Order: sequence, then C-alpha cells, then structure tokens
Amino acid sequence: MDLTERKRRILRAIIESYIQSAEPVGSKAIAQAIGMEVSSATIRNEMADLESMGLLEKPHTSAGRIPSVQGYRLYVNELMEEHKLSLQETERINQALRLKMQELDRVLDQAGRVVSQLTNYPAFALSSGMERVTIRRFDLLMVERNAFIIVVMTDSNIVRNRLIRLPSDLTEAQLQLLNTLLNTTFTGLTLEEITPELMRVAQHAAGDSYGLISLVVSFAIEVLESLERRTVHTSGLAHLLELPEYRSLDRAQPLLSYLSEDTDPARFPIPKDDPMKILIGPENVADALKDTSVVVASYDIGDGMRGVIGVVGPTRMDYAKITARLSYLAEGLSRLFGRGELPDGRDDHK
Amino acid sequence: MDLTERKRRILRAIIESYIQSAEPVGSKAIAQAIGMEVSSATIRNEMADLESMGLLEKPHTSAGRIPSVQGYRLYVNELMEEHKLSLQETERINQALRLKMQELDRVLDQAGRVVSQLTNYPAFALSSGMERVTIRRFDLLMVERNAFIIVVMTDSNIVRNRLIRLPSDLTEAQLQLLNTLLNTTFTGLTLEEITPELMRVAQHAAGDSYGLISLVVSFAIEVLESLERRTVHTSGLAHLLELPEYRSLDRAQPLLSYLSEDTDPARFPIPKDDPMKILIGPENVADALKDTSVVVASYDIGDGMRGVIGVVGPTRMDYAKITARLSYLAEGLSRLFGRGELPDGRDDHK
DNA sequence: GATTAGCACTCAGGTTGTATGAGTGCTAAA
DNA sequence: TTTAGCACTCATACAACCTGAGTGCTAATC
Repeated sequence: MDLTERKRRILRAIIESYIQSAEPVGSKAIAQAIGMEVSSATIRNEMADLESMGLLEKPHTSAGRIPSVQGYRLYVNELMEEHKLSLQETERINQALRLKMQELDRVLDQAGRVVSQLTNYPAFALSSGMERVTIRRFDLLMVERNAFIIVVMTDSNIVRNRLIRLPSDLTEAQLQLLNTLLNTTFTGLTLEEITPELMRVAQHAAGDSYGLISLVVSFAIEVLESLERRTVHTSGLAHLLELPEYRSLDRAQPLLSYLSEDTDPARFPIPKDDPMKILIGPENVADALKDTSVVVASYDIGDGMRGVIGVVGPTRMDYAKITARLSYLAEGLSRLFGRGELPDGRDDHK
Repeated sequence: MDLTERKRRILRAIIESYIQSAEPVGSKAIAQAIGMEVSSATIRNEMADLESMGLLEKPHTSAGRIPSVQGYRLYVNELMEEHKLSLQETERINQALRLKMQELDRVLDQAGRVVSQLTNYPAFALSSGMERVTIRRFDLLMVERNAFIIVVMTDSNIVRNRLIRLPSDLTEAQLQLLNTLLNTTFTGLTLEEITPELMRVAQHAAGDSYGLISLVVSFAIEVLESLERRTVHTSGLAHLLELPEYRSLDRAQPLLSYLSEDTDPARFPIPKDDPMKILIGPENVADALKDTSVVVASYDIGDGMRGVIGVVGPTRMDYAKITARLSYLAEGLSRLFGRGELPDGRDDHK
C-alpha cells in the first residue's frame, strides 16, 4: 500500500494531536484539524489503511487511534518539522549555561538539572567515562610541619587535591624529595600499571619509613578510579507524575525506581556515533523503559571526554521540541567545555 | 481523666500496629495484641477515653482508630522503646560509612543516599553552612608556559583548585610574584572584605596587566561563596511511592515536588540544640510537610561545620527504628569527620 | 464499680446493572 | 473515490445494592 501525501498528513496530525492530549484521536477531530477538505468517513478509511500498515493502533474497538511505535519512528524520521526555539527559550538556556556551569566537577549533575527544568521531563546525565587516564604531575604543598596538600593533575587536565595530616613532622626537603620521586616514578601510568610491586620498590628507593608514598599514591589511585567510574545523575523525577500516563502509580513506580537507583550507568543508553539519538518504546534495551521514549544527546567535555544528557518520557513525548532544546543545550555545553575552552572564564588560547 | 497504665499500653499497641499496617486499628485487634486479658468491649471504652483526651482519632464512624499528632508526640516522648540495632544493621551502616565517605566534598550527597537506603524513606542532607570563611593560603603551580593551577585553602582546611589557561605566556618568576602578593593581600579576608577597591589597588601594585589577580581572586570568591551557600540534596524519593499513604498521586505529587525542588535549604528543618529532632505532622513549618513527619539528626563535619541528615515520611513512620539508625549514622559521621579526624587517613592532630 | 455480651447502627469499599457517548466499519448512494 | 447513514462496540460514569468491620450503648455479670 502506498503512503500517499494525504496519509502522511493525516498521520502527522494524529501524532501531533496525541502528543498534545494523550487521548486517542478520532476521525472527526482529524477531519477538522486537516481543514475539512474531506469528511470524517474518508479519514476513517485512511486511518484503517494506516492501521493495516502498522503505523497506528487502537487501544480498543471504539476508541480513536493512537500512534504505534513504528508510527512514531516514521514521524521522527520523516514527518517531524524542526522546532524553532523562541528567543525566550534560547535566552533561558544561555542563562542556565552561564549561571550553572561554573564548576567542571559538577557539570554532570548540573547539566541534568538544567535539562529537566528545560523540558519538564525527568532527565539523566552521565559521563561517557574515561579510559586509560594517567597522572601527569604531582605537587606537594607544605602547609604546616605536619600537614601538606597533594595536588594531582591528570593527562586530561583534571586537577584534584587533598589535605594530608601526619602524626609526625616533616621537613620541606623531605617533601621535595618525595615530590620528585613521585613525578619520576608514578606519572604516565594507568591504574593497572600502578602495582603494589612498584610501590614497594619506590618506597625502598626513597627510604620512606612513614609510608608517605603509599599515602599519596593511594590518593592518586582514588582519583583515577573516580574518573574511570561512570556515575549517573537523575533529576526532575517528580515531573513524571505530572503526565497523564503516569497518574497511575502502578505505571509510575517501576519507572521511578529504575531512574532513582542510579547506580549502574550501563542501564542508560548513550549515543554512539550521532550527537543525538531517539529511542522509542521497545527500542530501549532496559525493560523498565520499554514503554517510554528516551532522547539522548552527547556533548564534548574536552580532553577526549564526552558527557551525555538525556530525557525520559512517554512515547508520545514532543520529540520536535525536546530534540531542539536538547541539541541546543548540548551544543552550548560543547562550546563551553570542548575545544580546550574551559569554563574558567578564560578566553580562547593559542 | 487519668492516663492509666492500661491506657498507655493500649495507646502504644494502637500506634505500633498502625505504624506497621497503615490501617485504622479496631478494638478486637488490640484486645488480641494486648493478650486477651480484657475483652474488646473494654478496649472500646478505653479507646473512647483516649479519643476524648485527644490522643486518638477516627477517620470515620465505623473505622478503627488512628493516632492523632498528640498521640504520636506522647508515644515519641514517653512510650517509645529504644530500638536496638541488630548486628547486621550496624554492620551495614559501618560498611556504608567505610565505603562511601571517601571524599569530603561529596559527603552531603552520600550521607543522604545512605540514610535513604538505610531507612527506605526519602532523605535529605544539607550542610549547616559556614560563616566567615576566609582563605588561608594561595598556591600557584605552573603547568605549562600558558597554564597554571590555583590551589586555595581555607581557614577551615578545605582545599579547592582550578586549572587556568592564559592567552599568553608567563614566566615562573611572574607567577612567584603573583603568589606572594596574593598571600599577603587576600588571605584572612571574608567574602565581604574582598572589595573591588582592594582588587584595584592590588592590581596596580603588581603592575598586573593581564588581569591575573582578578582571575585568581574571583576563583577564591567563588570558593568562599560555595562554602557559605548551603545546598540540599534529596535522595530516595521513589521510596515515597511504596507507602500506602502515597499511593494516591494527589497526595504524593505535592510532596515529591517539594522535595525535588531542592533549591532552598531554608525550607528544611535543622535541629538547633539537640543532636536529633522529631517533627510530627503540623509541627512542621512548611505547608507541604504538614502531614508528614520529619526526623533530623546533625553531625560534626569538623572545623566548626555541622552536617544535617533527615528523613521524611508519613506521620506513622517507625520512629523507634528511624531514630536509632539515624543517630547511629550521625554518630559515625561525627566520628569520621569531626574532631579534626578527616577521612584522609590522617590521625588526630594537635 | 469495672467488665462483658449483645445488638442496632454507621459507613467505606466492592459489585452489579444501566445509560451515555465517542468512535468505528460497512454499505449504498452521489 | 468520496460521502452519508446506520448498526455495533466499548470505556466510562453513575446509581443501587450488599458486605463486613467497627462502633456506641445498654443491660447483665463479676
């Protein structure tokens, strides 16, 4: 059967109406929406065709039609018009970017929050995780005679620090010695390459009776681990309950629980090649997401890392609007963090 | 009217049954619970008395009784038996403490999560906020010719850092100069004392044409602000929906929204003098919490700061169990962070 | 005087039956 | 090919009814 232009118009009208109302839409309503060129009976015939093509379905005999997953897919791929962001919307997003994204450390979390506020859907944010991170340099700063600060910087330009106190005193010279030893022995190594063996050797070479080296190195290990570990942040969960499809607790609870237990990042889809991805209903791998849609976008955090932000909602979510906002935000984030241009307020360099 | 020993026993039985079941409890059930020494009719008489004393109430004529706010208050103050934590429970808490609390930075968030997991209620966590924080020292570390790291340490021993890139190159000597200038001019000052005036003077004195000083100082300001600003973290919101009183969306939604929009810490109660506080129903100030109970505990983060963790649940929450777990956890956290014993692995100092 | 058995009464919640209306599919006419 | 008309299907809302748990009161009992 042919997907005529009229069928496409009707399908689109049905989907957009359903996106708005969450109610099955009938032939009469569509006849009106299209502009009364044809009668509702004609629409009915067309709808029957669309249904047999698998693009629509009926919740029951005498209800209107609702889009099927295939229908949404067609809509997203071909029918959907690009949503133009209003000046207000872009301004709001820009403001969010300016205000919230000060600390790189908390980008993930913040990005999720912003997305959720922007879309009124629950959102999640995760980092795509780094592999093969290494420490680029160590710095030890003497604070008091029995306290110093470790500063480590990774090859991906992330800096972490910790204050260490000792049971006994330490001289500046000792610290210097330790510092150079660390920088010669433990830089450029991945997590796996830092073996207990290596530490023992270094400890011996330095004549380190205090176990200082292991203290500092274990901090470095912690940093490397935390960077390799991906974490997920979810936010705006309460938005879910505003949607008619989740007025029933039986529907809402499993999804809410799934999103709340944000332990395992593997459960959230990440876009591989494209900057943006739309997963409709059963296209999701996770069971709990089987009748929700997920829109994910990725952005460049710089230094080879990518961040991922996503929105979870009912299959009838307003794809046009969501994708527009999400991609605009992702671009903004890329601009902010990517290309080595960190959000420190610094300008472009070299 | 006298609150006889028998009345107290009955009241307690009613409250504990209601805490378990969330169903109004009838005379017969109580007669059984007490041990059938008396008949249900007697219980009925006693219950009528308790009701006229304002300790019980009826949802409607032919239902059982439920505790009133006053009833809960009496229970919490006098009737409640201390809940003994099982070995498993303490072990679980200790493990959570050991595993999760590695980074002081994320204590708040983590503490909230742990509480929520421990109690199966939504939890919130906030810091009591610091006042009059000052920078104790600056360190500038040269990374490349056009990049350096700022490390600032506050008088409360919190260390923060940031990587700064410059449009042009810089010599080690320049950085040294800047470093000493910062340490002589901008240490020991509170947020208010760092005026634009002062910055201009310093900039002039240093002949700082790059605006480097303002770059570094604005980072310092950011750090001070972030420490003074209190933030709230909520977690485990989905637990709310497991409770029968929030099976109805109309009840759950306002509360969920209230807890989700965790912007304003002022909306959450913090215990003033006592280490633990129980707020039952309308004893809460916030409207959205008027028919929930909140249990909060505070713990010592060290250096004069206190953290606050709390649990939100229905008025019929299991006060005995919750308070036991919460206070154990709070003590653990105090031990971990308080008394200058930071989780860095360092020991007591001076 | 305190306790108990018995009984009438109340009321939430579940079940059943019925009406309503939105929407459909099919057929015959335009 | 389109349209009007009609019979048919269901979800939903609503009223009527039943049931069972629980109460308050009264009169008998300890």
